[in-house]
Amino acid sequence: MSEPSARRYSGRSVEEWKAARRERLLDAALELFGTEGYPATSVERLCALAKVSTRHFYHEFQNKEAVLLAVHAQVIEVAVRSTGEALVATADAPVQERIVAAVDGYLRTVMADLRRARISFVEVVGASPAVEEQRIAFRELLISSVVGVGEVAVARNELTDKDFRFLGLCFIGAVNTVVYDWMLTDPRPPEQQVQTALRELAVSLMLS
Amino acid sequence: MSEPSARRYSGRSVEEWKAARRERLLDAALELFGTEGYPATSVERLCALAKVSTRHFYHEFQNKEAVLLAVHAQVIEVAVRSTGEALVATADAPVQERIVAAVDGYLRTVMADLRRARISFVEVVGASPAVEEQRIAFRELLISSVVGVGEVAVARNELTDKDFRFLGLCFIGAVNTVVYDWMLTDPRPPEQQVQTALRELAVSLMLS
DNA sequence: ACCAAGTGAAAAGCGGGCTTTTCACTTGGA
DNA sequence: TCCAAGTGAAAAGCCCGCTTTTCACTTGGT
Repeated sequence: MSEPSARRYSGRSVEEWKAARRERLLDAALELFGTEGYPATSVERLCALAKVSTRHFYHEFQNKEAVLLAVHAQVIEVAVRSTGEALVATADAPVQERIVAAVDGYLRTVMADLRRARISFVEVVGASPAVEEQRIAFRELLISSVVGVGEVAVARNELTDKDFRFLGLCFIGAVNTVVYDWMLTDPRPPEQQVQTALRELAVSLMLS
Repeated sequence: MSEPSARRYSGRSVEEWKAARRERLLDAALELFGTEGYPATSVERLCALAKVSTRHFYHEFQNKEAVLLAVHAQVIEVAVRSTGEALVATADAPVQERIVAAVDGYLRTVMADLRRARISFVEVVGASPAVEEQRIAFRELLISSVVGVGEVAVARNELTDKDFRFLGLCFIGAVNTVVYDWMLTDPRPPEQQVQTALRELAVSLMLS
Protein backbone atom coordinates (compact mmCIF):
# COMPACT_ATOMS: atom_id res chain seq x y z
CA MET A 1 0.00 0.00 0.00
CA SER A 2 1.48 3.30 -1.04
CA GLU A 3 1.11 6.27 1.24
CA PRO A 4 -0.53 9.32 -0.29
CA SER A 5 2.42 11.51 -1.18
CA ALA A 6 2.68 14.37 1.27
CA ARG A 7 4.82 16.29 -1.15
CA ARG A 8 4.08 19.98 -1.33
CA TYR A 9 4.67 22.45 -4.12
CA SER A 10 5.17 26.04 -3.10
CA GLY A 11 3.53 25.29 0.20
CA ARG A 12 0.45 23.59 -1.19
CA SER A 13 -0.29 19.90 -1.43
CA VAL A 14 -1.19 18.39 -4.78
CA GLU A 15 -4.82 18.22 -3.76
CA GLU A 16 -4.82 21.86 -2.80
CA TRP A 17 -3.38 22.81 -6.18
CA LYS A 18 -6.03 20.74 -7.90
CA ALA A 19 -8.83 22.25 -5.85
CA ALA A 20 -7.54 25.77 -6.44
CA ARG A 21 -7.38 25.21 -10.18
CA ARG A 22 -10.87 23.77 -10.19
CA GLU A 23 -12.21 26.72 -8.30
CA ARG A 24 -10.51 29.21 -10.60
CA LEU A 25 -11.98 27.38 -13.57
CA LEU A 26 -15.46 27.47 -12.08
CA ASP A 27 -15.11 31.16 -11.32
CA ALA A 28 -13.97 31.86 -14.86
CA ALA A 29 -16.81 29.77 -16.24
CA LEU A 30 -19.37 31.66 -14.16
CA GLU A 31 -17.97 34.88 -15.56
CA LEU A 32 -17.72 33.89 -19.22
CA PHE A 33 -20.77 31.65 -19.52
CA GLY A 34 -22.72 34.25 -17.58
CA THR A 35 -21.70 37.24 -19.69
CA GLU A 36 -20.78 36.04 -23.16
CA GLY A 37 -22.61 32.74 -23.19
CA TYR A 38 -21.69 29.09 -23.20
CA PRO A 39 -21.28 28.53 -26.94
CA ALA A 40 -19.30 31.75 -27.31
CA THR A 41 -16.79 30.73 -24.67
CA SER A 42 -13.86 28.65 -25.85
CA VAL A 43 -11.82 26.41 -23.61
CA GLU A 44 -8.84 28.54 -24.44
CA ARG A 45 -10.40 31.74 -23.09
CA LEU A 46 -11.69 29.88 -20.09
CA CYS A 47 -8.23 28.65 -19.25
CA ALA A 48 -6.66 32.03 -19.90
CA LEU A 49 -9.02 33.77 -17.47
CA ALA A 50 -8.62 31.03 -14.89
CA LYS A 51 -4.86 30.98 -15.33
CA VAL A 52 -4.94 27.26 -15.83
CA SER A 53 -3.24 25.38 -18.62
CA THR A 54 -5.39 23.38 -20.97
CA ARG A 55 -3.50 20.33 -19.84
CA HIS A 56 -4.77 20.81 -16.31
CA PHE A 57 -8.19 21.69 -17.63
CA TYR A 58 -8.59 18.22 -19.06
CA HIS A 59 -7.22 16.70 -15.88
CA GLU A 60 -9.99 18.43 -13.97
CA PHE A 61 -12.94 18.19 -16.34
CA GLN A 62 -13.85 15.68 -18.99
CA ASN A 63 -14.79 18.43 -21.42
CA LYS A 64 -16.38 21.84 -21.70
CA GLU A 65 -19.86 20.51 -21.08
CA ALA A 66 -18.75 19.13 -17.74
CA VAL A 67 -17.80 22.65 -16.67
CA LEU A 68 -21.24 23.95 -17.56
CA LEU A 69 -22.82 21.13 -15.59
CA ALA A 70 -20.62 21.91 -12.60
CA VAL A 71 -21.28 25.65 -12.69
CA HIS A 72 -24.98 25.07 -13.09
CA ALA A 73 -24.91 22.65 -10.18
CA GLN A 74 -23.28 25.33 -8.04
CA VAL A 75 -25.93 27.87 -8.99
CA ILE A 76 -28.65 25.35 -8.28
CA GLU A 77 -27.20 24.42 -4.95
CA VAL A 78 -27.40 27.94 -3.61
CA ALA A 79 -30.97 28.30 -4.80
CA VAL A 80 -32.08 25.00 -3.32
CA ARG A 81 -30.48 25.81 -0.02
CA SER A 82 -32.02 29.25 0.35
CA THR A 83 -35.53 28.19 -0.57
CA GLY A 84 -35.26 25.06 1.53
CA GLU A 85 -34.17 27.05 4.55
CA ALA A 86 -36.97 29.52 4.04
CA LEU A 87 -39.51 26.70 4.00
CA VAL A 88 -38.07 24.97 7.03
CA ALA A 89 -37.96 28.22 8.98
CA THR A 90 -41.63 28.86 8.25
CA ALA A 91 -42.81 25.27 8.57
CA ASP A 92 -45.54 26.20 11.02
CA ALA A 93 -46.43 29.57 9.56
CA PRO A 94 -49.52 30.27 7.46
CA VAL A 95 -49.22 29.44 3.75
CA GLN A 96 -49.02 32.97 2.55
CA GLU A 97 -46.05 33.62 4.76
CA ARG A 98 -44.32 30.46 3.59
CA ILE A 99 -44.84 31.34 -0.04
CA VAL A 100 -43.45 34.81 0.44
CA ALA A 101 -40.43 33.46 2.29
CA ALA A 102 -39.66 30.85 -0.35
CA VAL A 103 -40.06 33.20 -3.29
CA ASP A 104 -37.96 35.85 -1.62
CA GLY A 105 -35.26 33.36 -0.81
CA TYR A 106 -35.10 32.11 -4.35
CA LEU A 107 -35.25 35.50 -6.01
CA ARG A 108 -32.60 37.00 -3.80
CA THR A 109 -30.06 34.38 -4.76
CA VAL A 110 -30.85 34.39 -8.45
CA MET A 111 -31.09 38.15 -8.86
CA ALA A 112 -28.05 38.93 -6.78
CA ASP A 113 -25.76 37.89 -9.61
CA LEU A 114 -26.86 38.47 -13.17
CA ARG A 115 -24.41 35.87 -14.38
CA ARG A 116 -26.18 33.20 -12.40
CA ALA A 117 -29.50 34.34 -13.75
CA ARG A 118 -28.27 34.19 -17.32
CA ILE A 119 -26.83 30.73 -16.86
CA SER A 120 -30.03 29.49 -15.22
CA PHE A 121 -32.45 31.01 -17.67
CA VAL A 122 -30.63 31.09 -20.97
CA GLU A 123 -27.41 29.17 -21.25
CA VAL A 124 -28.61 25.84 -19.94
CA VAL A 125 -31.73 25.78 -22.10
CA GLY A 126 -31.30 23.15 -24.74
CA ALA A 127 -27.54 23.19 -24.36
CA SER A 128 -27.20 19.41 -24.41
CA PRO A 129 -29.12 16.37 -23.22
CA ALA A 130 -27.14 16.08 -20.01
CA VAL A 131 -27.53 19.76 -19.15
CA GLU A 132 -31.18 19.64 -20.02
CA GLU A 133 -31.61 16.70 -17.71
CA GLN A 134 -30.02 18.55 -14.83
CA ARG A 135 -32.12 21.63 -15.52
CA ILE A 136 -35.36 19.64 -15.57
CA ALA A 137 -34.41 17.73 -12.46
CA PHE A 138 -33.81 20.98 -10.61
CA ARG A 139 -37.07 22.40 -11.83
CA GLU A 140 -38.85 19.28 -10.67
CA LEU A 141 -37.29 19.77 -7.25
CA LEU A 142 -38.62 23.30 -7.03
CA ILE A 143 -42.01 22.11 -8.18
CA SER A 144 -42.08 19.44 -5.53
CA SER A 145 -41.54 22.19 -2.98
CA VAL A 146 -44.52 24.04 -4.33
CA VAL A 147 -46.60 20.89 -4.25
CA GLY A 148 -45.44 20.19 -0.71
CA VAL A 149 -46.38 23.63 0.53
CA GLY A 150 -49.71 23.37 -1.20
CA GLU A 151 -50.57 19.97 0.19
CA VAL A 152 -49.64 20.93 3.72
CA ALA A 153 -51.83 23.99 3.42
CA VAL A 154 -54.69 21.92 2.08
CA ALA A 155 -54.34 19.52 4.99
CA ARG A 156 -54.56 22.50 7.31
CA ASN A 157 -57.65 23.76 5.51
CA GLU A 158 -55.82 26.92 4.59
CA LEU A 159 -56.68 26.57 0.95
CA THR A 160 -58.57 24.35 -1.44
CA ASP A 161 -56.91 21.58 -3.40
CA LYS A 162 -55.57 22.46 -6.85
CA ASP A 163 -53.12 21.25 -9.45
CA PHE A 164 -50.10 22.55 -7.61
CA ARG A 165 -47.71 21.03 -10.09
CA PHE A 166 -49.25 23.07 -12.85
CA LEU A 167 -49.17 26.22 -10.79
CA GLY A 168 -45.54 25.64 -9.88
CA LEU A 169 -44.65 25.18 -13.51
CA CYS A 170 -46.45 28.38 -14.43
CA PHE A 171 -44.78 30.33 -11.70
CA ILE A 172 -41.31 29.10 -12.61
CA GLY A 173 -41.92 30.02 -16.21
CA ALA A 174 -43.10 33.45 -15.17
CA VAL A 175 -40.05 33.95 -12.96
CA ASN A 176 -37.68 32.98 -15.74
CA THR A 177 -39.23 35.35 -18.21
CA VAL A 178 -39.73 38.25 -15.84
CA VAL A 179 -36.26 38.09 -14.34
CA TYR A 180 -34.57 37.77 -17.71
CA ASP A 181 -36.61 40.66 -19.01
CA TRP A 182 -35.61 42.68 -15.97
CA MET A 183 -31.97 41.87 -16.66
CA LEU A 184 -32.18 43.23 -20.16
CA THR A 185 -34.13 46.36 -19.28
CA ASP A 186 -32.09 49.51 -19.42
CA PRO A 187 -32.07 51.24 -17.06
CA ARG A 188 -32.75 48.30 -14.80
CA PRO A 189 -35.61 48.93 -12.35
CA PRO A 190 -34.96 48.30 -8.66
CA GLU A 191 -34.99 44.58 -8.05
CA GLN A 192 -37.28 44.98 -5.10
CA GLN A 193 -40.02 46.00 -7.47
CA VAL A 194 -39.70 42.75 -9.42
CA GLN A 195 -39.51 40.74 -6.25
CA THR A 196 -42.66 42.30 -4.88
CA ALA A 197 -44.57 41.74 -8.08
CA LEU A 198 -43.55 38.09 -8.31
CA ARG A 199 -44.23 37.53 -4.66
CA GLU A 200 -47.76 38.75 -5.12
CA LEU A 201 -48.14 36.65 -8.22
CA ALA A 202 -47.11 33.54 -6.29
CA VAL A 203 -49.58 34.26 -3.55
CA SER A 204 -52.46 34.96 -5.88
CA LEU A 205 -51.70 31.83 -7.89
CA MET A 206 -51.74 29.62 -4.83
CA LEU A 207 -54.79 31.18 -3.26
CA SER A 208 -56.36 31.74 -6.69
CA MET B 1 -32.59 48.57 -70.02
CA SER B 2 -32.44 44.76 -70.13
CA GLU B 3 -35.65 42.81 -70.16
CA PRO B 4 -36.05 40.24 -67.38
CA SER B 5 -35.17 36.95 -69.04
CA ALA B 6 -38.29 34.91 -69.60
CA ARG B 7 -36.24 31.79 -69.99
CA ARG B 8 -37.68 28.69 -68.41
CA TYR B 9 -36.01 25.56 -67.15
CA SER B 10 -38.06 22.40 -67.18
CA GLY B 11 -41.17 24.48 -67.34
CA ARG B 12 -40.35 26.79 -64.45
CA SER B 13 -38.99 30.29 -64.59
CA VAL B 14 -35.83 31.16 -62.72
CA GLU B 15 -37.82 32.90 -60.02
CA GLU B 16 -40.01 29.87 -59.57
CA TRP B 17 -36.96 27.68 -59.17
CA LYS B 18 -35.57 30.06 -56.60
CA ALA B 19 -38.82 30.24 -54.69
CA ALA B 20 -39.20 26.47 -54.73
CA ARG B 21 -35.67 25.99 -53.39
CA ARG B 22 -36.27 28.56 -50.70
CA GLU B 23 -39.44 26.85 -49.62
CA ARG B 24 -37.81 23.44 -49.53
CA LEU B 25 -35.02 24.90 -47.43
CA LEU B 26 -37.47 26.45 -45.00
CA ASP B 27 -39.38 23.17 -44.75
CA ALA B 28 -36.18 21.28 -44.08
CA ALA B 29 -35.14 23.85 -41.51
CA LEU B 30 -38.46 23.58 -39.70
CA GLU B 31 -37.98 19.84 -39.58
CA LEU B 32 -34.34 19.75 -38.47
CA PHE B 33 -34.24 22.79 -36.21
CA GLY B 34 -37.51 21.62 -34.71
CA THR B 35 -36.44 18.07 -33.99
CA GLU B 36 -32.68 17.96 -33.62
CA GLY B 37 -32.04 21.58 -32.79
CA TYR B 38 -30.40 24.53 -34.44
CA PRO B 39 -26.80 23.98 -33.34
CA ALA B 40 -27.00 20.28 -34.15
CA THR B 41 -28.12 20.92 -37.71
CA SER B 42 -25.37 21.45 -40.26
CA VAL B 43 -25.85 23.27 -43.52
CA GLU B 44 -24.94 20.07 -45.27
CA ARG B 45 -27.79 18.08 -43.70
CA LEU B 46 -30.16 20.96 -44.30
CA CYS B 47 -29.32 20.99 -47.97
CA ALA B 48 -29.48 17.23 -48.26
CA LEU B 49 -33.00 17.11 -46.80
CA ALA B 50 -34.13 20.05 -48.93
CA LYS B 51 -32.51 18.61 -52.04
CA VAL B 52 -30.73 21.88 -52.64
CA SER B 53 -27.05 22.24 -53.37
CA THR B 54 -24.97 24.25 -50.95
CA ARG B 55 -24.21 26.55 -53.83
CA HIS B 56 -27.86 27.47 -54.12
CA PHE B 57 -28.15 27.60 -50.36
CA TYR B 58 -25.74 30.51 -50.25
CA HIS B 59 -27.50 32.14 -53.15
CA GLU B 60 -30.70 32.09 -51.13
CA PHE B 61 -29.52 32.82 -47.60
CA GLN B 62 -26.58 34.75 -46.29
CA ASN B 63 -25.79 32.04 -43.77
CA LYS B 64 -27.32 29.48 -41.44
CA GLU B 65 -28.50 32.09 -38.99
CA ALA B 66 -30.54 33.76 -41.72
CA VAL B 67 -32.47 30.51 -42.15
CA LEU B 68 -33.28 30.38 -38.47
CA LEU B 69 -34.48 33.96 -38.60
CA ALA B 70 -36.66 33.17 -41.60
CA VAL B 71 -38.15 30.03 -40.09
CA HIS B 72 -38.81 31.80 -36.84
CA ALA B 73 -40.43 34.66 -38.71
CA GLN B 74 -42.75 32.18 -40.40
CA VAL B 75 -43.71 30.63 -37.09
CA ILE B 76 -44.30 34.04 -35.60
CA GLU B 77 -46.40 35.16 -38.51
CA VAL B 78 -48.91 32.38 -38.07
CA ALA B 79 -49.17 33.07 -34.35
CA VAL B 80 -49.62 36.79 -34.80
CA ARG B 81 -52.27 36.28 -37.41
CA SER B 82 -54.35 33.81 -35.40
CA THR B 83 -54.29 35.83 -32.19
CA GLY B 84 -54.91 39.05 -34.06
CA GLU B 85 -57.90 37.58 -35.82
CA ALA B 86 -59.28 36.25 -32.57
CA LEU B 87 -59.06 39.70 -31.01
CA VAL B 88 -60.59 41.45 -33.97
CA ALA B 89 -63.43 38.95 -34.13
CA THR B 90 -64.22 39.53 -30.46
CA ALA B 91 -63.60 43.27 -30.40
CA ASP B 92 -66.96 44.00 -28.86
CA ALA B 93 -67.20 40.94 -26.66
CA PRO B 94 -66.61 40.94 -22.90
CA VAL B 95 -62.98 40.69 -21.78
CA GLN B 96 -63.13 37.16 -20.60
CA GLU B 97 -64.35 36.01 -23.97
CA ARG B 98 -61.59 37.95 -25.75
CA ILE B 99 -58.92 36.47 -23.53
CA VAL B 100 -60.15 32.96 -24.13
CA ALA B 101 -60.30 33.52 -27.87
CA ALA B 102 -56.80 34.97 -28.06
CA VAL B 103 -55.21 32.30 -25.89
CA ASP B 104 -56.96 29.54 -27.79
CA GLY B 105 -55.87 31.00 -31.10
CA TYR B 106 -52.28 31.22 -30.03
CA LEU B 107 -52.10 27.82 -28.38
CA ARG B 108 -53.72 26.05 -31.29
CA THR B 109 -51.11 27.25 -33.73
CA VAL B 110 -48.17 26.64 -31.47
CA MET B 111 -49.25 23.25 -30.19
CA ALA B 112 -50.38 21.93 -33.53
CA ASP B 113 -46.77 21.37 -34.57
CA LEU B 114 -44.24 20.38 -31.96
CA ARG B 115 -41.44 21.55 -34.19
CA ARG B 116 -42.78 25.07 -34.14
CA ALA B 117 -43.09 24.93 -30.38
CA ARG B 118 -39.52 23.76 -29.99
CA ILE B 119 -38.19 26.46 -32.26
CA SER B 120 -40.20 29.14 -30.48
CA PHE B 121 -39.41 28.05 -26.94
CA VAL B 122 -35.96 26.54 -27.12
CA GLU B 123 -33.99 27.02 -30.28
CA VAL B 124 -34.29 30.77 -30.58
CA VAL B 125 -33.39 31.42 -26.94
CA GLY B 126 -29.98 32.98 -26.83
CA ALA B 127 -29.12 31.69 -30.28
CA SER B 128 -27.58 34.95 -31.44
CA PRO B 129 -28.12 38.69 -30.99
CA ALA B 130 -30.19 39.00 -34.16
CA VAL B 131 -32.40 36.04 -33.31
CA GLU B 132 -32.78 37.25 -29.76
CA GLU B 133 -33.86 40.62 -31.07
CA GLN B 134 -36.54 39.06 -33.24
CA ARG B 135 -37.74 36.90 -30.39
CA ILE B 136 -38.02 39.84 -28.01
CA ALA B 137 -39.74 41.97 -30.62
CA PHE B 138 -42.36 39.29 -31.16
CA ARG B 139 -42.86 38.90 -27.45
CA GLU B 140 -43.32 42.64 -27.14
CA LEU B 141 -45.96 42.44 -29.83
CA LEU B 142 -47.88 39.80 -27.92
CA ILE B 143 -47.54 41.82 -24.75
CA SER B 144 -48.91 44.90 -26.46
CA SER B 145 -51.97 42.83 -27.37
CA VAL B 146 -52.41 41.91 -23.74
CA VAL B 147 -52.02 45.53 -22.72
CA GLY B 148 -54.48 46.57 -25.40
CA VAL B 149 -57.11 44.11 -24.29
CA GLY B 150 -56.59 45.15 -20.69
CA GLU B 151 -56.87 48.86 -21.35
CA VAL B 152 -59.98 48.49 -23.44
CA ALA B 153 -61.55 46.45 -20.67
CA VAL B 154 -60.58 49.06 -18.10
CA ALA B 155 -62.13 51.78 -20.22
CA ARG B 156 -65.30 49.72 -20.29
CA ASN B 157 -65.19 49.28 -16.53
CA GLU B 158 -64.96 45.55 -16.97
CA LEU B 159 -61.91 45.29 -14.75
CA THR B 160 -59.63 47.42 -12.63
CA ASP B 161 -56.38 48.84 -13.93
CA LYS B 162 -53.25 46.75 -13.41
CA ASP B 163 -49.73 46.32 -14.72
CA PHE B 164 -50.83 44.49 -17.84
CA ARG B 165 -47.33 44.40 -19.25
CA PHE B 166 -46.15 42.47 -16.23
CA LEU B 167 -49.09 40.09 -16.41
CA GLY B 168 -48.49 39.51 -20.11
CA LEU B 169 -44.86 38.73 -19.46
CA CYS B 170 -45.80 36.29 -16.74
CA PHE B 171 -48.35 34.58 -18.90
CA ILE B 172 -45.99 34.21 -21.83
CA GLY B 173 -43.38 32.74 -19.53
CA ALA B 174 -45.91 30.33 -18.14
CA VAL B 175 -47.03 29.30 -21.62
CA ASN B 176 -43.47 28.65 -22.74
CA THR B 177 -42.69 26.49 -19.77
CA VAL B 178 -45.97 24.62 -19.65
CA VAL B 179 -46.10 23.86 -23.34
CA TYR B 180 -42.49 22.73 -23.47
CA ASP B 181 -43.08 20.55 -20.44
CA TRP B 182 -46.15 19.11 -22.12
CA MET B 183 -44.07 18.35 -25.21
CA LEU B 184 -41.57 16.36 -23.19
CA THR B 185 -44.12 14.46 -21.13
CA ASP B 186 -44.48 10.85 -22.10
CA PRO B 187 -47.16 9.84 -22.69
CA ARG B 188 -48.28 13.29 -23.77
CA PRO B 189 -51.56 14.35 -22.17
CA PRO B 190 -54.38 15.56 -24.44
CA GLU B 191 -53.55 19.06 -25.57
CA GLN B 192 -57.02 20.25 -24.73
CA GLN B 193 -56.21 19.75 -21.09
CA VAL B 194 -53.22 22.10 -21.32
CA GLN B 195 -55.21 24.60 -23.31
CA THR B 196 -57.97 24.67 -20.77
CA ALA B 197 -55.60 25.11 -17.86
CA LEU B 198 -53.73 27.95 -19.53
CA ARG B 199 -56.94 29.58 -20.62
CA GLU B 200 -58.14 29.66 -17.04
CA LEU B 201 -54.80 30.94 -15.91
CA ALA B 202 -55.00 33.83 -18.36
CA VAL B 203 -58.47 34.74 -17.21
CA SER B 204 -57.60 34.59 -13.53
CA LEU B 205 -54.47 36.67 -14.09
CA MET B 206 -56.34 39.40 -15.89
CA LEU B 207 -59.28 39.47 -13.52
CA SER B 208 -57.04 38.70 -10.57
C1' DA C 1 23.12 15.10 -6.11
C1' DC C 2 19.51 12.56 -7.88
C1' DC C 3 15.00 11.92 -9.86
C1' DA C 4 10.02 11.01 -9.66
C1' DA C 5 6.26 13.84 -9.58
C1' DG C 6 4.25 18.14 -10.68
C1' DT C 7 4.00 22.46 -13.03
C1' DG C 8 2.79 26.13 -16.84
C1' DA C 9 3.25 27.22 -21.55
C1' DA C 10 3.19 26.07 -26.06
C1' DA C 11 2.43 23.42 -30.04
C1' DA C 12 0.57 20.04 -32.78
C1' DG C 13 -3.08 16.86 -34.13
C1' DC C 14 -7.59 16.37 -35.32
C1' DG C 15 -12.14 16.76 -36.93
C1' DG C 16 -15.92 19.19 -38.44
C1' DG C 17 -18.62 22.80 -40.00
C1' DC C 18 -19.08 26.87 -42.88
C1' DT C 19 -18.36 28.84 -47.22
C1' DT C 20 -16.59 29.25 -51.90
C1' DT C 21 -15.33 27.35 -56.09
C1' DT C 22 -15.02 24.12 -59.71
C1' DC C 23 -17.03 20.80 -62.78
C1' DA C 24 -19.82 18.71 -66.22
C1' DC C 25 -24.28 18.88 -67.85
C1' DT C 26 -28.90 20.98 -69.40
C1' DT C 27 -31.88 24.41 -71.13
C1' DG C 28 -33.76 27.25 -74.58
C1' DG C 29 -33.30 31.79 -76.98
C1' DA C 30 -30.76 33.96 -80.98
C1' DT D 1 -25.84 25.44 -84.29
C1' DC D 2 -24.04 28.30 -80.81
C1' DC D 3 -23.69 29.98 -76.17
C1' DA D 4 -25.16 32.58 -72.08
C1' DA D 5 -27.50 31.39 -68.21
C1' DG D 6 -28.83 27.97 -65.00
C1' DT D 7 -28.52 23.57 -62.75
C1' DG D 8 -27.00 19.75 -59.21
C1' DA D 9 -23.16 17.42 -57.34
C1' DA D 10 -18.83 17.38 -55.60
C1' DA D 11 -14.65 18.99 -53.85
C1' DA D 12 -11.58 21.97 -51.91
C1' DG D 13 -10.25 25.75 -48.88
C1' DC D 14 -10.54 27.67 -44.77
C1' DC D 15 -10.92 28.50 -40.06
C1' DC D 16 -11.64 27.46 -35.48
C1' DG D 17 -12.30 25.00 -31.49
C1' DC D 18 -11.56 20.86 -28.89
C1' DT D 19 -8.29 17.76 -27.19
C1' DT D 20 -3.78 15.55 -26.63
C1' DT D 21 0.99 15.71 -26.36
C1' DT D 22 5.45 17.59 -25.90
C1' DC D 23 8.69 20.60 -23.70
C1' DA D 24 11.59 22.70 -20.36
C1' DC D 25 11.49 23.88 -15.74
C1' DT D 26 10.57 23.42 -10.52
C1' DT D 27 9.90 21.10 -6.31
C1' DG D 28 11.22 18.44 -2.50
C1' DG D 29 11.86 13.69 -0.68
C1' DT D 30 15.70 10.23 -0.59
